[in-house]
Amino acid sequence: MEAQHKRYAIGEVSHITGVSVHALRWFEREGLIPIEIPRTPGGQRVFDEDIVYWITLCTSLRDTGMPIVGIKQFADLVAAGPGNEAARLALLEAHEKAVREKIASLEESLSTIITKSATYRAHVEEGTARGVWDPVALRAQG
Amino acid sequence: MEAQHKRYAIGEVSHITGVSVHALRWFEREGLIPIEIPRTPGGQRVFDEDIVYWITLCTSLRDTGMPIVGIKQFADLVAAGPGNEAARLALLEAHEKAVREKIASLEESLSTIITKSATYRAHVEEGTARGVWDPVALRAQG
DNA sequence: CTAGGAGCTAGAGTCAACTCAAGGTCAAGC
DNA sequence: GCTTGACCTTGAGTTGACTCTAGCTCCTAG
Repeated sequence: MEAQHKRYAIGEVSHITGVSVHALRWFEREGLIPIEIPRTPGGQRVFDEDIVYWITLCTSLRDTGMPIVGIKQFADLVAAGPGNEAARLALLEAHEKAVREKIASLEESLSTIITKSATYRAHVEEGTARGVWDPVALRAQG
Repeated sequence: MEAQHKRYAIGEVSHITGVSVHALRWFEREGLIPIEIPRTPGGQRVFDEDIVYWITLCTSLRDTGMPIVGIKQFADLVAAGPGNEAARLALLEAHEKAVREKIASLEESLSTIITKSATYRAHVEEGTARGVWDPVALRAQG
């Protein structure tokens, strides 16, 4: 009893991963997929679960702000075969750090925005105008 | 005793806000600044603390992913003068929600990445290979 | 066996958000 | 009053990441 590996056409993979068909082909052209995607005799791509998982991982990297060249570096390490796992780990850990920093920075920017909207909320709910930006007043100052 | 308002040249504003001089001029051209920036008789821009604060707020919005057109909408409301504070508040609150969702989504993607790097860490530290991607094995499957 | 939706390639086009270039002008210190 | 670094405008160029086009071929359901 051999393990059956499910195969997917590009449209299915697009549906599963949320990556457009065009983008999937472009990912391959750019070297983001560490193996050559197998083809049918007619030339159509055949994806398996491992490639789909890889693409999912790529989208996590991409969605967290890793540039395509960064993903390509990772793909190149994987394509080079076993032996460089420490380098792959270093790359992922560096990115993890970058993502945590990005989240922290988003939270900081968010608090600036919250401060401002609190001012507006006070104005709208209570009718006060303190701290609310008024371009006319500003022009008068200038 | 009148309040003194500090004035800044564009280079200082760039230094304070981290926005390049080119970008500051471009912000103005795109209508992101709700007032006309005052000029010296010679035509050079003179920024005051309110404009600097506005630019800071803009960068918080931009850094949290608000597109320039969104910031322009906000600037247009402010430029229209008092009376539309509820609309400004709605815009900010919608963006706050979007940022919180973005943070949540980043955290989800981060956990996918952490799962993968944990696999590599186990491999690197313990010498196991379970779950580690190997393009040769994949090719053999194909 | 055929219709038509899904796939194929190579290369051009798009979009946001700057960034730079050319060819000047302004202003603060010596 | 001159030098020099900062500033000015308009418009073109860049970058990253797709997205679309043209003109095909494939393949599966009826």
